[in-house]
Amino acid sequence: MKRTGFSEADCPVARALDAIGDWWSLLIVRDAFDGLRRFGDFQKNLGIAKGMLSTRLRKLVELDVLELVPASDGSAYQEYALTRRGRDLFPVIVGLRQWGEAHLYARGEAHSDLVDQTGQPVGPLVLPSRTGRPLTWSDTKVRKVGARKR
Amino acid sequence: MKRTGFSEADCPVARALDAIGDWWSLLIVRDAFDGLRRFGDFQKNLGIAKGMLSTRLRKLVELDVLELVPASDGSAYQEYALTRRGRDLFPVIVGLRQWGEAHLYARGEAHSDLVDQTGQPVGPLVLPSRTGRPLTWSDTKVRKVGARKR
DNA sequence: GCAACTGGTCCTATTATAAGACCAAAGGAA
DNA sequence: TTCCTTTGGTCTTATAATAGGACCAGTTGC
Repeated sequence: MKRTGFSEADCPVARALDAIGDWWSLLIVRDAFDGLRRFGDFQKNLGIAKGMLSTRLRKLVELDVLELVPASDGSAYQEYALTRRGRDLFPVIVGLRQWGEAHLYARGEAHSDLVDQTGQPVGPLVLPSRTGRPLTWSDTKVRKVGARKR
Repeated sequence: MKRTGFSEADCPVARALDAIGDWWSLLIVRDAFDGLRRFGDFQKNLGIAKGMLSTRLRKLVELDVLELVPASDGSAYQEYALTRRGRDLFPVIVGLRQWGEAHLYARGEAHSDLVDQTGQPVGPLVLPSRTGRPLTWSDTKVRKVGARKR
């Protein structure tokens, strides 16, 4: 009765969710994008139990989403920094953010906002075709691969 | 000791994950994008326990991500169809897919693939500024909102 | 030198998930 | 019409994950 796993799935969505689709990992990554780097900072900001955080951080380091680096303030402590693989999660976080903004807030309700360096709100994510034309859901399909299911 | 909730969060990422960030919801939505609509189809394709699926589908309908519609084959059964809100999750699914493809498969390992109607693979998601310039993580920041935390 | 801070580990109570038995309504074949 | 199968669930039970907090060693600040 182990929790169902998808680390062997043919579908990259399933494999991605298997890796980072738990209750905390993406929130930790979001905080990392916001500049948080220390164990205590994540713990305070998320209100997560320390044991949980410890487990999650260890897994994220294992996955090479975060890495341990010497603390930037010169102390003997270490910090958790986003790797290339972690930074590549940016579109996922932005996608969740934009969906949440659009559908989960009452009109006028306050929420944090993603802006560029001039302070302008960013536009919606775009999925381009090879030729640069923007695609929506109905313009695409999944090309199945042979062999085993799930 | 209830599972921590974020339905009141100021951060849209947290609120989105609170709604659909569990182990199954996004996989169900992915299957819905792939054309699955019936209880039994989801159950067979995901290998999920029926009780779990029942709970998840009920929640997704409550959230207005899916809706119950009369079966398209004219039978007395019902089907689960994506709503507008559900279709708006497309970029999130694509983001997960592209991250998974890029980082979770060995070179040459088989995986399913997202293509446009001509069969061409799609390009990577792009986050444009208001003026259309593509933005990366380091070009953006989160504008915090006042008041309460989490 | 000592108190407080940091970054954990470990234990316990509670909640969620997995697996499958069970069931009622609908559909299909004879 | 009758009986069997399919569909779409519910319910129960065992196991796994999470929340909360006690505890602890090494580091830092005073």
